Amino acid sequence: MKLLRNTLLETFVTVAECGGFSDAQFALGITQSAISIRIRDLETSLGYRVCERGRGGFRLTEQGEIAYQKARDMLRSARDFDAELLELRNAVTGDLRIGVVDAVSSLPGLNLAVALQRFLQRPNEVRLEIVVASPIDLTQQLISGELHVAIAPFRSLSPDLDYVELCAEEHRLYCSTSHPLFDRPAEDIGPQILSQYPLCQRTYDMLVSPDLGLPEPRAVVANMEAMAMLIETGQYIGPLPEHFAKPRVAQGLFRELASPELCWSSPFSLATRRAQVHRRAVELFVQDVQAACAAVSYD
Amino acid sequence: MKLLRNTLLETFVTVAECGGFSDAQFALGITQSAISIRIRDLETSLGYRVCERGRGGFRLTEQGEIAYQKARDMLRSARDFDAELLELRNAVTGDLRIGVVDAVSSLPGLNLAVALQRFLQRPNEVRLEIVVASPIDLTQQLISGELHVAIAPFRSLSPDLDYVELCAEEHRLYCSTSHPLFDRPAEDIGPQILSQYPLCQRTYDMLVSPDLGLPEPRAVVANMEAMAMLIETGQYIGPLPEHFAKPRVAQGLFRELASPELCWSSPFSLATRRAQVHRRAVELFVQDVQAACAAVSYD
DNA sequence: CAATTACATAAGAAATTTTCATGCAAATAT
DNA sequence: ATATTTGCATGAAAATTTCTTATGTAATTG
Repeated sequence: MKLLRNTLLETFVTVAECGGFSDAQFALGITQSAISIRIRDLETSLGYRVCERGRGGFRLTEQGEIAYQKARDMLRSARDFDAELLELRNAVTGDLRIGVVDAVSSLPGLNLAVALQRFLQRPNEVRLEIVVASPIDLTQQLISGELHVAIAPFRSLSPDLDYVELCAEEHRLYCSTSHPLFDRPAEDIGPQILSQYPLCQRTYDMLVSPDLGLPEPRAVVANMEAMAMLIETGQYIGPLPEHFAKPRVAQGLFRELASPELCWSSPFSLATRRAQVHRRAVELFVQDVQAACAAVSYD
Repeated sequence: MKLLRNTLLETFVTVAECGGFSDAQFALGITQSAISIRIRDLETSLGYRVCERGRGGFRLTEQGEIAYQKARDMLRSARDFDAELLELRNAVTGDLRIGVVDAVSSLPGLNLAVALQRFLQRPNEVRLEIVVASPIDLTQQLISGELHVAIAPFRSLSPDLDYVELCAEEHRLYCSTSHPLFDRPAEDIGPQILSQYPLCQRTYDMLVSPDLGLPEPRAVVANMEAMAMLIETGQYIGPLPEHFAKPRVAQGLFRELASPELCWSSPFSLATRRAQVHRRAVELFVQDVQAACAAVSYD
């Protein structure tokens, strides 16, 4: 159940994350004195102090900070290594670290909940981990091995990754009730009018529709909720996925500023690190996501 | 002194390499029965048998074969990881795995012996490992982490590697005493004449001078000694580094078929995996190689 | 200034790992 | 065919390692 891995390093990482020995007791399931000894042994073999501790407070030393990051990364790949060996007995096990962009849960065409359900119904011993981040961060984390799969509208494709297109996400521009444009008749709405109002944009990939000559964005966000909040202020117009804005539109809070030039969609893909074979868990999850997408498109 | 690493895996790898438990006793420094227990424990936690053994002979199982390769790779990176943490205390330690092409020892302009001497004179606890392979293999091994640095005439550059040019290697075409061309006057030698004789070429990068319209090579080799042997038969003409052929020319065994079109040189570079920072040992060795090259060029 | 918190340390207890002795089965020698 | 040797497995005792308990110390807090 744990082939690679090393108690000293695991202790160190846990201690660093707990911010001290006493909290780490519970995380590690051993006594404080055992932790004290382990850290002492680690420091002895490393030849330097990894953390300052005591009643005065806890903090990693300069070297400890670097060691911590390296150790954390190494333990992660050690776990993946374990899983690789264990999966040779045809088990499905190990970590499955999934990354997605935010506001993905309501995206029609990608039923992630169903995909997860399918996956979890298989016999497996997998430990799931789901993180939310921007496409750019997700790409980085895939390459570094922090993630196994990621689902996002990837704008720039990395040569180190493999992509499978899943579905498309429809985008529109929106404003809120308190915005001057809210009550303007639909025929008035066009690029020229829009360009006179402050625009809120996404940081990560400038997902607004192909060059509308819209003004420099006055605000940028990395999250759909945050985008919605800024639009809600009435100070900004901003792009949102249609599925995400829908409830607010239905409530009469938002208005879609839809002229033909302001409708666009971005393709959602699933990305994995380029490799001959993936871990069984990864392989199966990818299948399940694709199956879930296919099921949706038949509806 | 060993942070990551795991006794079970190390035992397994050593046993696999020794081809049995009894030989591995000496390699591991423990008794045969301890090995037996360790392998049993490993198999218990993996859930499958890694090797068939007994008086009937030793061999890895199908799963064991895969596990062995993964484990070997993993232990290698575990050692590198150890070295990274240890080098935070300003030590120079760990493995330094160097790859070169063959016949590099006599290359003027690259005094590898001096570079190694410089490196070894520094205070360090490094374990050296030097392998000889073709530029293509070296590139692969750098990318996979099997090697830390490689020195070779790299023809195609990988985006995953960093290159530093060191010096150039002069090449000429040669034939031996028993070859029909050996006694032809120098003014007869030209591409037209040469193209009538079988040519021996290198497998790895077709290092012969830029397109001479020479005939399809009749023999290929991946090693300078082998090239020299084939030329020595008198059946082939073939390219060799000038410095390598020199002793044989001096002995009157080879003749240089040197017309202006048949002189060319290939740049020798040092390659490392692209990374922000390298291990201290790697960094220092690269410096030493460059210093050794610079020293030569002042002579 | 007492109480508390966070860690260090010593000694014994517990758990793990190794060795030693021996057993067994297959291959080889007689 | 039988004996011997080789390669590994196993049980029990020994050795080593690791943990817990109990206690100590220093810095902070009330």
